[in-house]
Amino acid sequence: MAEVTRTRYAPSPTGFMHVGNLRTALYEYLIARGQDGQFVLRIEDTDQERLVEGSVDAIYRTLREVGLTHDEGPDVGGTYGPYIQSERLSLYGPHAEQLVAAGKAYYCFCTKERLEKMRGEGEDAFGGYDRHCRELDPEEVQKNLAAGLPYIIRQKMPLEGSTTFTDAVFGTITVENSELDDQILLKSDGYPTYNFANVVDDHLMHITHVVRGSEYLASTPKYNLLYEAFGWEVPTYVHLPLIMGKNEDGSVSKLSKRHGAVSFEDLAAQGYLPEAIVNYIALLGWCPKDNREIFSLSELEQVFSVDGISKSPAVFDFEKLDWFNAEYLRAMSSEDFAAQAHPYFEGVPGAQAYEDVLVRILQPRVVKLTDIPGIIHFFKELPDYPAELFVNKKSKTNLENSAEMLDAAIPALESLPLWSDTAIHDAMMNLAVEKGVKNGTLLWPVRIAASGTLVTPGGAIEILTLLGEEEALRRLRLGREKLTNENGGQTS
RNA sequence: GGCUCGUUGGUCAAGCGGUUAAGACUCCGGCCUCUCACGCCGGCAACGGGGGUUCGAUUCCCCCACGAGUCACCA
Repeated sequence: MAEVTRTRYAPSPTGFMHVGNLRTALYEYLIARGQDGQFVLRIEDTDQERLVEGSVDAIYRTLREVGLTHDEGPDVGGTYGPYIQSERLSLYGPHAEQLVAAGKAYYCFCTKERLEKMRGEGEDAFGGYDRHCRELDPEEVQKNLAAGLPYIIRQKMPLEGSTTFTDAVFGTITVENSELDDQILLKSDGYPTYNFANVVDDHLMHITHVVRGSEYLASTPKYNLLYEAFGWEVPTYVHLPLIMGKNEDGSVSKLSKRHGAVSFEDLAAQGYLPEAIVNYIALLGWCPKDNREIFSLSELEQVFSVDGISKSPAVFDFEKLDWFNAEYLRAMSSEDFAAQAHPYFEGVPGAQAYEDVLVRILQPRVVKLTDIPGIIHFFKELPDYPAELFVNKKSKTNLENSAEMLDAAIPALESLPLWSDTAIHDAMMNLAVEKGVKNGTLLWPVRIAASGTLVTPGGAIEILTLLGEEEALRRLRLGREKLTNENGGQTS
């Protein structure tokens, strides 16, 4: 059978793009691309009450930013459109009526109040529909219809037996039909339910692989019974393990807003790169044959396969995401890094003249670009620091020799013909030799005076370079003064 | 509560009857080094429990425990 693989991403526009949805879209895209198939975008906006303004745009934007291009969709068209369910409304009614005519579905006039009462309350809200209208007298149905009573259409589920299906990930699953409710196909407002529209559209759009979260596993038999009622071919199911979030109390549950930043936009706003996000979530629930970890999207297209998808839920781990992001940042060319980081260099004295130095010290230590302002703040402003910072055992520095080193370093730097990192470097190295001390003994106090900070990105020489001659020397003299005051006013 | 699914280190996970049970993140050492970081080297840490099947179970079967999902005129 030379059937073309077709997958679809079918989000409902009710907010930003959750990473769980993004991963589903990613896998759908990869399955399609891996088999020269097509990836379709369909907007499922059948719930008029939950629509959120702008969320369709957010979906387009996110897909574009991560590189998941769809072959068909509301914005690009295609032969099976329209691709927005609210524009396909005329399709669902007749399909539902068709099942009624075939005796596989029926009109239900039960009120919401009656249904709610049946369902129960609180802990016991599990009551299903009692099938009150399933065998209504045809005459009564006509009478109700004529009277204009609001109605919904429900599917008649088999009362006995069981339904079995095979999932590409979870294997064979069987559910007793008696567990299945007579599901609603058409709501009283004339809109289809998700389940119904989903099945009708997937069939009409020739979707071959239905990829979705495992929360749908238990309800899949209902879908199959629908396909069966229509006499349609059942698609291949690929259910994905859930992405979990860690709760305050240490327990885990399906990742949601209360776990913090979980939409693509949230993560991007926090400074995570789209490529890093995609790479990380690709590995949440899927593992390649060779255990490799770093993949570009096009590499994923080559190696992704359904049999590497795992069944158990995966906990979203920000620490691992951090690592991926840092890896991507480090792997960039220094030009790309500079371009991306540039906006964050605001306020660093030598940023214009010595951007290469800044990039060199930042690129290996930045986890997220948004970390940059905090890391380089001391360049903009010398912090008020205690003289004790000059004391360092490993560098063999103390208050006395630090003063001595600064006394030697300041004139050496003052006499430099050119303020550049190599010039400063050579001068300092020579000076250390001249003074007969190890590099650290000289450079530790210089770095402390220049930065006022115990731990800094980059070393003394880089910091001096970036500060520029005037500011660098000002800070060194300030540091020297601090040491004088600390030593009870005695000058050497 | 019924049903469905799951259970290898703190996290992601490899494994698909015989292994010293990989690897990655985190954490901890060491090296490198002007601090930190990067990099390199090394280390801590796991098969939920009980029955079977088998010469042999992390791997297959059953039971239990635990976890998750789901039971809407939401998707």
